[in-house]
Amino acid sequence: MDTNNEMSKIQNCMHNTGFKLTPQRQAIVKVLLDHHQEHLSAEEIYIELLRASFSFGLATVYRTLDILTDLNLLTKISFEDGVARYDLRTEDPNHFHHHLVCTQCGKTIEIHEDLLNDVEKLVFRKYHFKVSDHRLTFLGLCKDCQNEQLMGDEGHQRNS
Amino acid sequence: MDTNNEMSKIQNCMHNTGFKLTPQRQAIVKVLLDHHQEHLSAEEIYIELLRASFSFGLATVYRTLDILTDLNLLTKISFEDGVARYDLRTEDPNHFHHHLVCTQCGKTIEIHEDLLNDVEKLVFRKYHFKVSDHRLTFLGLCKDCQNEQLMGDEGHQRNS
DNA sequence: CTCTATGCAAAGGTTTTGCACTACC
DNA sequence: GGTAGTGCAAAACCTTTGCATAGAG
Repeated sequence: MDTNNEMSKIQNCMHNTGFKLTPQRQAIVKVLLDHHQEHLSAEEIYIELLRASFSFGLATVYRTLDILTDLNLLTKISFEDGVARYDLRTEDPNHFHHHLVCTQCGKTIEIHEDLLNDVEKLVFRKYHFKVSDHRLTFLGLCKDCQNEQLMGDEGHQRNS
Repeated sequence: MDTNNEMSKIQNCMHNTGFKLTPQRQAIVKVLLDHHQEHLSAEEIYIELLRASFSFGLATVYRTLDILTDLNLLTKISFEDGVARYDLRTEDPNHFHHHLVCTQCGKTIEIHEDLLNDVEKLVFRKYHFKVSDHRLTFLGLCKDCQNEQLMGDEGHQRNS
């Protein structure tokens, strides 16, 4: 991914909509870009910022994330653990991705292909609902945990 | 849906696993059954209970919901509004359902067919991830809001 | 009768808000 | 320089927990 390009795209978007480009906001966007594969929570972003030796308020992080979400540059997603996580909406808007969450070890795998084109067509035909975005999460067992389960059930699980 | 049958199924399951069948728990299960199409939050369940003139603690509601979730009788789902919602897992375990959330009027439509059988097979073949459950939410425009948008953009939206 | 479940209130964790201060444009 | 943005701390949420009491089995 072209980080610089994405960066200016986001900055332009903020600028055009009348938001100021403060160092804090730039730093937050940078963290989001640097970790665009993970799904950081506000707290995790905040910690990254402190590590990069910025002096920050957590409130600023939340406020900036809200702005980016309003501008449709960011997507707020919730798994079932009670913390909101955030995903940059870079690249083309059709490049969706989905999550595989392992119920054993808690690992989240992200898959980068759109599995739902056909399903969305069906939803439109059948329910006349015009899909603009989706959230798809599979829960189950990842490869490693399946292997561990096969190799012997007596003890050595890497579970939480 | 056969409410009485589901009720005894759930009660049996709780009983068999050593949980006591208190009036509170029965009342909570009843509310879940009566509203099995909606996705009530703990607070909403609590309000229903008060309305039915029970005197309750909210903590009991949370505790019971946790138990039912642990017993796999209930599924905890999170949309993006920061409250956990709950869905009874009645019927056969293959009978999944998905949500269509309208971004205009906020309405949630539930569709009761499994659209993902093929997708899950693919996920297993390609990622060796063994799916046991999924969460699928489509965001977009519902039929009504599409019509309103067509009929004229100057004003009369039923938006929130 | 015992041991689990309840209700209350207090604590915990995440997110939002009020307000004085700062700094971008 | 004026206005929007920041940081801090307090408040507002949702959820969990501790503890004394009540009640199911």
